[in-house]
Amino acid sequence: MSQPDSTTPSLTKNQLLVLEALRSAGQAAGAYQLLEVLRDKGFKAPLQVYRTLNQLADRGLVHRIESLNAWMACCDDHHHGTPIFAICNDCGNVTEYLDHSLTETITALPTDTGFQPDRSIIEIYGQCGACVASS
Amino acid sequence: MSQPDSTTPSLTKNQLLVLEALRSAGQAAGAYQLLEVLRDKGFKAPLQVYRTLNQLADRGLVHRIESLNAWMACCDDHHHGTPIFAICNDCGNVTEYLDHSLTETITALPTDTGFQPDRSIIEIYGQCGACVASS
DNA sequence: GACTAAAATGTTATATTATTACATATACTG
DNA sequence: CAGTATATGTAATAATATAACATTTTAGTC
Repeated sequence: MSQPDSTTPSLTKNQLLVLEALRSAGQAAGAYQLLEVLRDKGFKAPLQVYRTLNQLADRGLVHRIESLNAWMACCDDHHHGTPIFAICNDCGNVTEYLDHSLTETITALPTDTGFQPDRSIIEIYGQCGACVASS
Repeated sequence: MSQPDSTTPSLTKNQLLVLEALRSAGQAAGAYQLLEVLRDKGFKAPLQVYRTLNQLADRGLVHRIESLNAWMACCDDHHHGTPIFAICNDCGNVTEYLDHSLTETITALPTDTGFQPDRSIIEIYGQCGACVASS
């Protein structure tokens, strides 16, 4: 079995299953929610899901939404920079954005105190376009 | 018992106890951690802590750090705008910042899609000044 | 192919965080 | 003081996440 390219080894069976399940969900999903879906595929314990999600997150293929305790498939493979999530108060829909300049602004923020930023979490709550329109 | 002023009714007994415990901690603290401290004061169940923390958060006197499942006393009473937290990877220290222009930038971000932002969560991980100096 | 090391996986138990449901008490308003 | 809203107490349980340990698979090397 060959690999896509020299820098990205192919995904393992579980990684493919979890990624596929998350993409099928089309939205942010919780670990136990994914576990239910994946029982058909032989998954039996939460740890199988958590482990795999963390592996995928390390590769940047999924993101964790901290304020929702949920996970979401990345909008494009292998991007860099901080993802920004817009979360609708009404329908719960989550949309991922990438804004390089904002990422830089935030990263530069606390440096006057000697703080060396590394990664950041940005989650914006509000009303999504569709819900604004229908209210 | 009188009130501080017409817009801010005085805090209840539990609210004072939890706020004091959190301020004494001097850092972000978990709900169960606060419960242990507050057992001396008659607290017996997690819900007493969670309820009170949520009341205090509604008043803006404490903030929840989503990525830590922890709570922190607000750096000043009654400010407005989005708090930004800088969290040290090494020592775990959390510092609250307020940056009005950044708050505006973020709030303005996803508007091209019709998204109407409301509140946002910004948590920056990195190495704090003290830990940079000693490493 | 056989050997090895590293990574991934399976499984059980348990830890940690948070809420539901319902009873009681206290404080505010007319 | 009666009525209402808010705060509180308490028990049970739900939801989220990890520790510990055994086993299997994979990838690389001889």
